[in-house]
Amino acid sequence: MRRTAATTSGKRRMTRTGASRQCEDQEMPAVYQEMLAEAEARDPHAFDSTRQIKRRRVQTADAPSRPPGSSTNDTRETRGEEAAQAVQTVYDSPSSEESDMEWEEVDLEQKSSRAGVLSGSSPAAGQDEDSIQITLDAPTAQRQKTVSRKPISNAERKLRLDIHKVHLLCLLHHVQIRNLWCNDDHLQGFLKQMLPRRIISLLNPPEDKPQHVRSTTFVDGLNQASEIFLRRFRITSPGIQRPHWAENLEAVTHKAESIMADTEVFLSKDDFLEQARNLRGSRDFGAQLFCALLRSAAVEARLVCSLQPLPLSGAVTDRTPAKKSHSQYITTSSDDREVSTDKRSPSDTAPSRPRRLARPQLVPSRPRKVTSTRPARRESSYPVFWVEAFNEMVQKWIPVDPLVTKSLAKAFKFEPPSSDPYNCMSYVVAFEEDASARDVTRRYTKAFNAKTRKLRVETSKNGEQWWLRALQFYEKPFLEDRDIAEMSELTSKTAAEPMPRNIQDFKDHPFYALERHLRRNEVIFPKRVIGQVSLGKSGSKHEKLEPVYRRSDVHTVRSADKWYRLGRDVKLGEQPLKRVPASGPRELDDNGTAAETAMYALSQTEVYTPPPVVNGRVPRNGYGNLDIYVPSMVPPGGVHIPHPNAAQAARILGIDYADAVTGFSFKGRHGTAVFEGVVVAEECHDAMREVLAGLDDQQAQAVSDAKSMEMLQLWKTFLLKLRIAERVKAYAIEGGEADGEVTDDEMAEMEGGFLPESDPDEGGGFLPESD
DNA sequence: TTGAGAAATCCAGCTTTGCACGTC
DNA sequence: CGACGTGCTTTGCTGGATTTCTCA
Repeated sequence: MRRTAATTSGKRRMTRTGASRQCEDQEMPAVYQEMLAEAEARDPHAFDSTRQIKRRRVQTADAPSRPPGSSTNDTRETRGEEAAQAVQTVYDSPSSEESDMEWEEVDLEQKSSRAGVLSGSSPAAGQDEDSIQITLDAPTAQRQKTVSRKPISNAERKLRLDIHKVHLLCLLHHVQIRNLWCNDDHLQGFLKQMLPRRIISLLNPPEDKPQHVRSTTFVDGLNQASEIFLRRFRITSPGIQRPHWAENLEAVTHKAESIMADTEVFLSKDDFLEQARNLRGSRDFGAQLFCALLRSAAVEARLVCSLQPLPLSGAVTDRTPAKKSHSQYITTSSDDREVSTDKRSPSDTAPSRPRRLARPQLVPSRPRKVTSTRPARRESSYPVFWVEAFNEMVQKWIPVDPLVTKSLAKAFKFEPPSSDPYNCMSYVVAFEEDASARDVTRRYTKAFNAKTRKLRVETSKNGEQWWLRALQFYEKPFLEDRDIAEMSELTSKTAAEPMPRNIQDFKDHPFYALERHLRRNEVIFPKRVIGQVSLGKSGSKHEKLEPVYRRSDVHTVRSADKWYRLGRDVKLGEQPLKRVPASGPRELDDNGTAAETAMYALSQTEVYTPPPVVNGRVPRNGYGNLDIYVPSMVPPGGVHIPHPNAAQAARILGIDYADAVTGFSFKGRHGTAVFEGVVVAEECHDAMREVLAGLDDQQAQAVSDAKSMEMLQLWKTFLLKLRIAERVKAYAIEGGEADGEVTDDEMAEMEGGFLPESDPDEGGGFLPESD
């Protein structure tokens, strides 16, 4: 049998190595033995052909399930299973050739023989199992790798963006509420007792002193107020923390539970005020009280919050492992096969899993639960809430954080490193006493353009508008000088941001661009190098310098065809800025070079002017119609009438017209032109309008006529039926008593039986006969 | 520890002026 | 026999984005 296979299915055989052909019988066992020995888990020459790859894949896929079978302690069962699997394998490969069938048989036999070898030759079944399980590691590891690499789907990405936005809005409102609570008179009155009169006077320096003296006095006052507050306020519960995406509902609930276990919740202003009297709570609460404290001393104070919304993307690291471990445990207990999966998983996935689990998602929650007795929970060493006090003397807002960083006027101390699992700075919003708010992120971030911006909605489509609109709600009715000054300060700070020193920060950077990040349809022109970025370790032999360009010199380019679709024409004599390999079937020219498409920038094009309408003659393209992709493509002296009856009207008028192609539909394999009305000479516009009105009237009339006809038909049917019924009734009376009884009873039924038949369709068939 | 680069994977965008066949 | 209507080849392919892993 095997021999036959070898000779007949020559093709298949060819692909195999000669050696493998010779020892076909022993091949499988040999391979398996090798595998068992864990020497060459995936011996390449064992299955070496393109076709075989398919088969191998099947087998490897099956493989993991097989060893578990053997681990059921029943070798006979194992064999049966293998046989079944062999058949499967067979089934898979024959798709290509019939001779494969023979092949399969070979396979089968080999496998069963191998099974025999396994059960017979291997002395200890347990050993066998072990070794088999080990061999399986390789494929499984691969499979799991692929699974874990699965990127999030587009739908989920959209969902995340939406949730991110909603979360932002909620957080904004949350801070606003707290900000307004800080204005409470009772609260301020209570807090004010904390401040000695001396400090209050420091915070409000006399106006007759020189400016710089007043300024230092004010700062001194802030300093002392912070110290006092720090001494009085006790941090007893956690504040807001950076959130992460959870994989499933279970994780969410779990997390929610653990958060709610020790989080401070103020359901109302009264709660808030009451807790304020204790002077204890979260660091966030502390910052809010400090804000109220400063306001009580007539200091203009802003409540500042680094909003912690759910991130736009990422966090897959702490999602997949959780899921995987979960599912694995389930399968483990459920089925023999998975037993091996289970045994396997500790060996190869476990090392990485705990590490991942220890990442953001679970760590904050687990310890929280466990440590409910001991408040050793971890929190970021950077605040989420702090205060900005307005130094009138220098017209500047001074950041003050009495509790966490214990800093004053040190804006650079607030940004946590991106690796901080508990705090991420992406939006910093400052709320003033008058309930207005401003985005002051730029004051606190070191690399807004290069890094922070990528965490914000600005990276999404129309994200910038969205954020501006969201903040518009909190905008002041009119801006004061100091607001303008602050805005320009923030802008200039961003503009002064140094050039990134690594490649990835250049990606999507608003000011700089690298050639390597250009899209297919982008080009840098003119090529003005404005800097260099070093690749590789500085000083190492691999170090290379890559030129940096302005983002404003990056242009979108299109092919002449594409520009034509937009109603633009490449100017005469313009040379393409770029050439890209043509899309579609990759065919080589006679020269052996792939076809290329020339690309032009917007500035190289002008609005396309079609040939004009002359003497009522409308110009046409090669297809006998006219391209009107944009309104500007209507020829001079012509007019586009996008009416479905326009062609008919033009024919009635006997004037020249051209069908207008406005686009293409791609329902079929080939795009088909979409026609929308016609183009006629301008002078015929009025006539066309009249004719079209007439046609519309006619159409309306026709519709109404059809309706009347339908009504009349219905009446006709109805009358006819009445007549039939009458006739039948007459027969019944003539026919005597018995008939009469029947008639009365069955009349209804008869009619009942008639009616469905005479319903719309069939009634039509019935009537002509009766006529 | 950080970042560059490779690999794996999915998705969006591009395609861009029919045709065969059946019925009336 | 011709006009007309309907349904299907539906394609793929590729670039870009994202994520993870490895290595320097």
